[in-house]
Amino acid sequence: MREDDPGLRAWSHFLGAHALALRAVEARLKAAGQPPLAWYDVLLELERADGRLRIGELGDRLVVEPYNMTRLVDRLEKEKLLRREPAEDDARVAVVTITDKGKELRRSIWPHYRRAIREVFADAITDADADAMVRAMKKVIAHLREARTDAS
Amino acid sequence: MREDDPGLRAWSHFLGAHALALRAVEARLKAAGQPPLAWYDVLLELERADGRLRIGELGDRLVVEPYNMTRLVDRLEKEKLLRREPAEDDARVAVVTITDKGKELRRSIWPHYRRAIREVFADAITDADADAMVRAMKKVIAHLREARTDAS
DNA sequence: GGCATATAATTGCATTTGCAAATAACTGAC
DNA sequence: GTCAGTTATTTGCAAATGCAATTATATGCC
Repeated sequence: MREDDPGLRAWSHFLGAHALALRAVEARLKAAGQPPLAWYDVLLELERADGRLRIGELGDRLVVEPYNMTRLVDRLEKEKLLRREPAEDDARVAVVTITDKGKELRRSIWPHYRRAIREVFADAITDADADAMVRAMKKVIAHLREARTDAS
Repeated sequence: MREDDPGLRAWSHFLGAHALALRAVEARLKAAGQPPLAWYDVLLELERADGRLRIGELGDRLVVEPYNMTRLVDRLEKEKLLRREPAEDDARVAVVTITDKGKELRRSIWPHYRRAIREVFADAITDADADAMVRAMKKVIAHLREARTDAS
Protein backbone atom coordinates (compact mmCIF):
# COMPACT_ATOMS: atom_id res chain seq x y z
CA MET A 1 0.00 0.00 0.00
CA ARG A 2 2.80 2.45 0.88
CA GLU A 3 4.39 3.81 -2.25
CA ASP A 4 8.10 3.36 -2.87
CA ASP A 5 8.57 5.02 -6.23
CA PRO A 6 10.47 8.25 -5.40
CA GLY A 7 8.29 10.36 -7.70
CA LEU A 8 5.07 9.14 -6.16
CA ARG A 9 6.42 9.50 -2.65
CA ALA A 10 7.47 13.05 -3.43
CA TRP A 11 3.99 13.82 -4.75
CA SER A 12 2.22 12.71 -1.61
CA HIS A 13 4.56 14.64 0.67
CA PHE A 14 4.23 17.61 -1.64
CA LEU A 15 0.46 17.65 -1.25
CA GLY A 16 0.58 17.07 2.48
CA ALA A 17 3.11 19.82 3.13
CA HIS A 18 1.22 22.21 0.91
CA ALA A 19 -2.10 21.67 2.64
CA LEU A 20 -0.62 22.14 6.11
CA ALA A 21 1.55 25.09 5.20
CA LEU A 22 -1.09 26.98 3.27
CA ARG A 23 -3.64 26.54 5.99
CA ALA A 24 -1.15 27.84 8.56
CA VAL A 25 -0.14 30.84 6.45
CA GLU A 26 -3.73 31.83 5.71
CA ALA A 27 -4.60 31.48 9.37
CA ARG A 28 -1.74 33.82 10.33
CA LEU A 29 -2.75 36.39 7.75
CA LYS A 30 -6.31 36.33 8.97
CA ALA A 31 -5.22 36.58 12.59
CA ALA A 32 -3.26 39.69 11.62
CA GLY A 33 -6.36 41.18 9.99
CA GLN A 34 -4.94 40.87 6.48
CA PRO A 35 -6.81 40.01 3.28
CA PRO A 36 -6.57 36.56 1.66
CA LEU A 37 -3.43 35.50 -0.13
CA ALA A 38 -5.12 35.69 -3.52
CA TRP A 39 -5.39 39.46 -3.17
CA TYR A 40 -1.71 39.77 -2.47
CA ASP A 41 -0.89 37.63 -5.47
CA VAL A 42 -2.91 39.81 -7.81
CA LEU A 43 -1.41 43.02 -6.51
CA LEU A 44 2.13 41.68 -6.64
CA GLU A 45 1.74 40.38 -10.17
CA LEU A 46 0.40 43.74 -11.25
CA GLU A 47 3.30 45.61 -9.71
CA ARG A 48 5.76 43.26 -11.35
CA ALA A 49 4.14 44.06 -14.68
CA ASP A 50 4.46 47.80 -14.09
CA GLY A 51 0.90 48.10 -12.94
CA ARG A 52 -1.03 47.04 -16.03
CA LEU A 53 -2.07 43.58 -17.26
CA ARG A 54 -4.93 42.02 -19.15
CA ILE A 55 -7.28 39.92 -17.10
CA GLY A 56 -6.45 36.79 -19.05
CA GLU A 57 -2.72 37.30 -18.67
CA LEU A 58 -3.18 37.78 -14.94
CA GLY A 59 -5.12 34.53 -14.79
CA ASP A 60 -2.41 32.67 -16.69
CA ARG A 61 0.33 33.94 -14.42
CA LEU A 62 -1.57 33.24 -11.22
CA VAL A 63 -2.99 29.91 -12.37
CA VAL A 64 -6.56 31.09 -11.93
CA GLU A 65 -9.33 30.13 -14.34
CA PRO A 66 -10.70 33.01 -16.43
CA TYR A 67 -14.12 33.02 -14.78
CA ASN A 68 -12.53 33.11 -11.36
CA MET A 69 -10.15 35.83 -12.45
CA THR A 70 -13.08 37.97 -13.56
CA ARG A 71 -14.61 37.67 -10.15
CA LEU A 72 -11.39 38.17 -8.23
CA VAL A 73 -10.89 41.36 -10.20
CA ASP A 74 -14.48 42.33 -9.37
CA ARG A 75 -13.73 42.07 -5.67
CA LEU A 76 -10.49 44.04 -5.79
CA GLU A 77 -12.06 46.65 -8.01
CA LYS A 78 -14.89 47.11 -5.53
CA GLU A 79 -12.22 47.90 -2.94
CA LYS A 80 -10.58 50.35 -5.36
CA LEU A 81 -7.33 48.38 -5.27
CA LEU A 82 -7.32 48.27 -9.05
CA ARG A 83 -9.27 49.57 -12.03
CA ARG A 84 -10.60 47.91 -15.17
CA GLU A 85 -10.00 49.72 -18.46
CA PRO A 86 -10.79 48.72 -22.03
CA ALA A 87 -7.74 47.86 -24.14
CA GLU A 88 -7.08 50.31 -26.97
CA ASP A 89 -6.33 47.78 -29.66
CA ASP A 90 -8.83 45.02 -28.82
CA ALA A 91 -12.31 45.72 -27.54
CA ARG A 92 -12.73 42.24 -26.10
CA VAL A 93 -9.91 42.78 -23.68
CA ALA A 94 -10.05 44.36 -20.24
CA VAL A 95 -6.80 45.74 -18.88
CA VAL A 96 -6.40 46.02 -15.16
CA THR A 97 -4.43 48.84 -13.55
CA ILE A 98 -3.27 48.86 -9.96
CA THR A 99 -4.18 51.94 -7.92
CA ASP A 100 -2.07 53.71 -5.32
CA LYS A 101 -4.30 52.19 -2.71
CA GLY A 102 -3.55 48.77 -4.19
CA LYS A 103 0.19 49.37 -4.10
CA GLU A 104 0.00 50.53 -0.54
CA LEU A 105 -2.06 47.56 0.57
CA ARG A 106 0.39 45.17 -1.03
CA ARG A 107 3.27 46.79 0.77
CA SER A 108 1.44 46.68 4.07
CA ILE A 109 0.58 42.99 3.71
CA TRP A 110 4.10 41.89 2.89
CA PRO A 111 5.66 41.98 6.38
CA HIS A 112 2.86 39.82 7.72
CA TYR A 113 3.10 37.44 4.81
CA ARG A 114 6.88 37.22 5.02
CA ARG A 115 6.78 36.46 8.71
CA ALA A 116 4.16 33.78 8.13
CA ILE A 117 6.22 32.13 5.39
CA ARG A 118 9.25 32.08 7.63
CA GLU A 119 7.46 30.67 10.64
CA VAL A 120 5.47 28.11 8.75
CA PHE A 121 7.84 27.03 6.04
CA ALA A 122 11.24 28.60 5.68
CA ASP A 123 12.36 28.11 9.27
CA ALA A 124 11.71 24.39 8.99
CA ILE A 125 14.22 23.78 6.18
CA THR A 126 17.85 24.56 5.42
CA ASP A 127 18.96 26.86 2.62
CA ALA A 128 20.23 23.79 0.80
CA ASP A 129 16.78 22.20 1.07
CA ALA A 130 15.29 25.41 -0.26
CA ASP A 131 17.65 25.52 -3.21
CA ALA A 132 16.95 21.89 -4.03
CA MET A 133 13.23 22.57 -3.91
CA VAL A 134 13.56 25.54 -6.22
CA ARG A 135 15.42 23.39 -8.73
CA ALA A 136 12.80 20.66 -8.63
CA MET A 137 9.83 23.02 -8.65
CA LYS A 138 11.25 24.91 -11.61
CA LYS A 139 11.40 21.67 -13.58
CA VAL A 140 7.79 20.90 -12.79
CA ILE A 141 6.68 24.41 -13.68
CA ALA A 142 8.61 24.39 -16.96
CA HIS A 143 7.18 20.97 -17.78
CA LEU A 144 3.62 22.16 -17.28
CA ARG A 145 4.01 25.62 -18.78
CA GLU A 146 5.42 24.26 -22.01
CA ALA A 147 2.81 21.51 -22.24
CA ARG A 148 0.23 24.29 -22.10
CA THR A 149 1.78 26.05 -25.11
CA ASP A 150 2.16 23.11 -27.50
CA ALA A 151 -1.06 22.91 -29.48
CA SER A 152 -0.52 19.35 -30.76
CA MET B 1 10.95 43.20 -5.78
CA ARG B 2 12.28 39.74 -6.67
CA GLU B 3 13.05 37.76 -3.57
CA ASP B 4 16.50 36.38 -2.97
CA ASP B 5 16.15 34.67 0.40
CA PRO B 6 16.26 30.94 -0.43
CA GLY B 7 13.35 30.12 1.87
CA LEU B 8 11.10 32.75 0.33
CA ARG B 9 12.09 31.79 -3.19
CA ALA B 10 11.33 28.17 -2.41
CA TRP B 11 7.92 29.15 -1.07
CA SER B 12 6.88 30.99 -4.20
CA HIS B 13 8.00 28.17 -6.48
CA PHE B 14 6.29 25.72 -4.18
CA LEU B 15 2.96 27.50 -4.56
CA GLY B 16 3.34 27.95 -8.28
CA ALA B 17 4.22 24.33 -8.95
CA HIS B 18 1.42 23.13 -6.71
CA ALA B 19 -1.23 25.21 -8.43
CA LEU B 20 -0.16 24.09 -11.91
CA ALA B 21 0.32 20.44 -11.01
CA LEU B 22 -2.87 20.05 -9.06
CA ARG B 23 -4.92 21.66 -11.79
CA ALA B 24 -3.37 19.33 -14.35
CA VAL B 25 -3.91 16.21 -12.26
CA GLU B 26 -7.52 17.06 -11.49
CA ALA B 27 -8.15 17.78 -15.15
CA ARG B 28 -6.76 14.38 -16.11
CA LEU B 29 -8.86 12.59 -13.53
CA LYS B 30 -11.95 14.35 -14.74
CA ALA B 31 -11.14 13.60 -18.35
CA ALA B 32 -10.90 9.93 -17.39
CA GLY B 33 -14.32 10.10 -15.76
CA GLN B 34 -12.91 9.71 -12.26
CA PRO B 35 -14.13 11.38 -9.06
CA PRO B 36 -12.26 14.28 -7.46
CA LEU B 37 -8.99 13.70 -5.65
CA ALA B 38 -10.55 14.34 -2.26
CA TRP B 39 -12.61 11.18 -2.60
CA TYR B 40 -9.54 9.12 -3.32
CA ASP B 41 -7.77 10.60 -0.32
CA VAL B 42 -10.59 9.66 2.03
CA LEU B 43 -10.82 6.13 0.74
CA LEU B 44 -7.07 5.59 0.86
CA GLU B 45 -6.79 6.92 4.39
CA LEU B 46 -9.58 4.62 5.48
CA GLU B 47 -7.94 1.60 3.93
CA ARG B 48 -4.65 2.48 5.56
CA ALA B 49 -6.45 2.56 8.91
CA ASP B 50 -7.97 -0.88 8.32
CA GLY B 51 -11.24 0.58 7.18
CA ARG B 52 -12.42 2.46 10.27
CA LEU B 53 -11.66 5.97 11.48
CA ARG B 54 -13.41 8.73 13.37
CA ILE B 55 -14.45 11.71 11.32
CA GLY B 56 -12.21 14.03 13.27
CA GLU B 57 -9.18 11.79 12.88
CA LEU B 58 -9.83 11.59 9.16
CA GLY B 59 -9.97 15.37 8.99
CA ASP B 60 -6.69 15.69 10.89
CA ARG B 61 -4.91 13.28 8.62
CA LEU B 62 -6.25 14.79 5.43
CA VAL B 63 -5.88 18.40 6.58
CA VAL B 64 -9.58 19.08 6.13
CA GLU B 65 -11.55 21.25 8.55
CA PRO B 66 -14.12 19.40 10.62
CA TYR B 67 -17.14 21.04 8.98
CA ASN B 68 -15.78 20.17 5.57
CA MET B 69 -14.99 16.65 6.67
CA THR B 70 -18.59 16.21 7.78
CA ARG B 71 -19.80 17.18 4.37
CA LEU B 72 -17.22 15.20 2.45
CA VAL B 73 -18.32 12.14 4.43
CA ASP B 74 -21.93 13.05 3.60
CA ARG B 75 -21.17 12.89 -0.10
CA LEU B 76 -19.27 9.62 0.02
CA GLU B 77 -21.90 8.09 2.26
CA LYS B 78 -24.62 9.04 -0.21
CA GLU B 79 -22.68 7.05 -2.82
CA LYS B 80 -22.39 4.12 -0.40
CA LEU B 81 -18.60 4.28 -0.49
CA LEU B 82 -18.53 4.39 3.30
CA ARG B 83 -20.89 4.21 6.28
CA ARG B 84 -21.23 6.30 9.42
CA GLU B 85 -21.56 4.44 12.70
CA PRO B 86 -21.78 5.69 16.26
CA ALA B 87 -18.68 4.95 18.36
CA GLU B 88 -19.29 2.50 21.18
CA ASP B 89 -17.39 4.34 23.86
CA ASP B 90 -18.23 7.97 23.05
CA ALA B 91 -21.62 9.03 21.76
CA ARG B 92 -20.31 12.29 20.32
CA VAL B 93 -18.09 10.46 17.89
CA ALA B 94 -19.00 9.17 14.46
CA VAL B 95 -16.85 6.38 13.10
CA VAL B 96 -16.62 5.93 9.39
CA THR B 97 -16.27 2.50 7.78
CA ILE B 98 -15.26 1.92 4.20
CA THR B 99 -17.54 -0.34 2.17
CA ASP B 100 -16.56 -2.92 -0.43
CA LYS B 101 -17.78 -0.50 -3.04
CA GLY B 102 -15.47 2.13 -1.58
CA LYS B 103 -12.49 -0.21 -1.68
CA GLU B 104 -13.23 -1.12 -5.21
CA LEU B 105 -13.60 2.46 -6.33
CA ARG B 106 -10.29 3.38 -4.74
CA ARG B 107 -8.54 0.56 -6.56
CA SER B 108 -10.09 1.55 -9.85
CA ILE B 109 -9.08 5.19 -9.49
CA TRP B 110 -5.46 4.49 -8.68
CA PRO B 111 -4.16 3.64 -12.17
CA HIS B 112 -5.58 6.90 -13.51
CA TYR B 113 -4.24 8.87 -10.61
CA ARG B 114 -0.81 7.24 -10.81
CA ARG B 115 -0.53 7.95 -14.50
CA ALA B 116 -1.55 11.57 -13.92
CA ILE B 117 1.05 12.04 -11.18
CA ARG B 118 3.72 10.61 -13.44
CA GLU B 119 2.82 12.71 -16.45
CA VAL B 120 2.31 15.92 -14.55
CA PHE B 121 4.91 15.73 -11.85
CA ALA B 122 7.14 12.72 -11.50
CA ASP B 123 8.35 12.62 -15.11
CA ALA B 124 9.57 16.20 -14.81
CA ILE B 125 12.07 15.53 -12.03
CA THR B 126 14.88 13.10 -11.27
CA ASP B 127 14.78 10.54 -8.48
CA ALA B 128 17.37 12.63 -6.66
CA ASP B 129 15.09 15.67 -6.91
CA ALA B 130 12.25 13.57 -5.59
CA ASP B 131 14.29 12.34 -2.64
CA ALA B 132 15.43 15.86 -1.83
CA MET B 133 11.83 17.03 -1.93
CA VAL B 134 10.70 14.28 0.38
CA ARG B 135 13.39 15.27 2.88
CA ALA B 136 12.38 18.94 2.79
CA MET B 137 8.64 18.28 2.83
CA LYS B 138 9.00 15.94 5.79
CA LYS B 139 10.69 18.70 7.74
CA VAL B 140 7.87 21.11 6.96
CA ILE B 141 5.24 18.57 7.87
CA ALA B 142 6.95 17.65 11.13
CA HIS B 143 7.33 21.33 11.96
CA LEU B 144 3.63 21.99 11.47
CA ARG B 145 2.33 18.78 12.98
CA GLU B 146 4.23 19.28 16.21
CA ALA B 147 3.27 22.95 16.42
CA ARG B 148 -0.33 21.76 16.32
CA THR B 149 0.20 19.47 19.34
CA ASP B 150 2.01 21.82 21.71
CA ALA B 151 -0.68 23.58 23.69
CA SER B 152 1.56 26.40 24.97
C1' DG C 1 -17.09 42.69 -47.85
C1' DG C 2 -19.44 38.48 -45.61
C1' DC C 3 -19.41 34.46 -43.05
C1' DA C 4 -17.49 30.61 -40.19
C1' DT C 5 -14.49 30.08 -36.51
C1' DA C 6 -11.72 31.45 -32.61
C1' DT C 7 -10.81 34.29 -28.50
C1' DA C 8 -11.64 37.41 -24.07
C1' DA C 9 -14.46 38.19 -20.70
C1' DT C 10 -18.58 37.59 -18.32
C1' DT C 11 -22.82 35.40 -16.23
C1' DG C 12 -26.42 31.94 -14.20
C1' DC C 13 -26.69 28.14 -11.70
C1' DA C 14 -25.05 24.25 -8.92
C1' DT C 15 -21.50 22.70 -5.81
C1' DT C 16 -18.14 23.47 -2.37
C1' DT C 17 -15.97 26.08 1.23
C1' DG C 18 -15.58 29.21 5.33
C1' DC C 19 -17.39 31.10 9.50
C1' DA C 20 -20.09 31.33 13.46
C1' DA C 21 -23.36 29.18 16.04
C1' DA C 22 -25.88 25.12 17.59
C1' DT C 23 -26.25 20.47 19.41
C1' DA C 24 -24.90 16.76 22.00
C1' DA C 25 -22.06 14.36 25.02
C1' DC C 26 -17.94 13.94 27.83
C1' DT C 27 -14.73 15.44 31.96
C1' DG C 28 -13.30 17.16 36.11
C1' DA C 29 -14.01 19.88 40.33
C1' DC C 30 -16.82 20.34 43.97
C1' DG D 1 -24.68 13.95 41.50
C1' DT D 2 -24.39 18.80 39.47
C1' DC D 3 -22.42 22.33 37.03
C1' DA D 4 -18.77 24.70 34.25
C1' DG D 5 -15.97 23.97 30.74
C1' DT D 6 -14.30 21.18 26.83
C1' DT D 7 -14.70 18.26 22.69
C1' DA D 8 -16.94 16.02 18.36
C1' DT D 9 -19.88 16.81 15.00
C1' DT D 10 -23.27 19.17 12.57
C1' DT D 11 -25.86 23.12 10.44
C1' DG D 12 -27.40 27.86 8.43
C1' DC D 13 -25.91 31.28 5.86
C1' DA D 14 -22.53 33.89 3.12
C1' DA D 15 -18.69 33.73 -0.02
C1' DA D 16 -15.96 31.45 -3.46
C1' DT D 17 -15.46 28.02 -7.17
C1' DG D 18 -16.56 25.03 -11.23
C1' DC D 19 -19.19 24.34 -15.38
C1' DA D 20 -21.78 25.40 -19.29
C1' DA D 21 -23.51 28.86 -21.70
C1' DT D 22 -23.60 33.84 -23.48
C1' DT D 23 -21.88 38.16 -25.24
C1' DA D 24 -18.98 40.80 -27.84
C1' DT D 25 -15.25 41.19 -30.76
C1' DA D 26 -11.52 39.74 -33.79
C1' DT D 27 -9.47 36.88 -37.64
C1' DG D 28 -8.95 34.31 -41.72
C1' DC D 29 -10.87 32.40 -45.91
C1' DC D 30 -13.74 32.79 -49.88
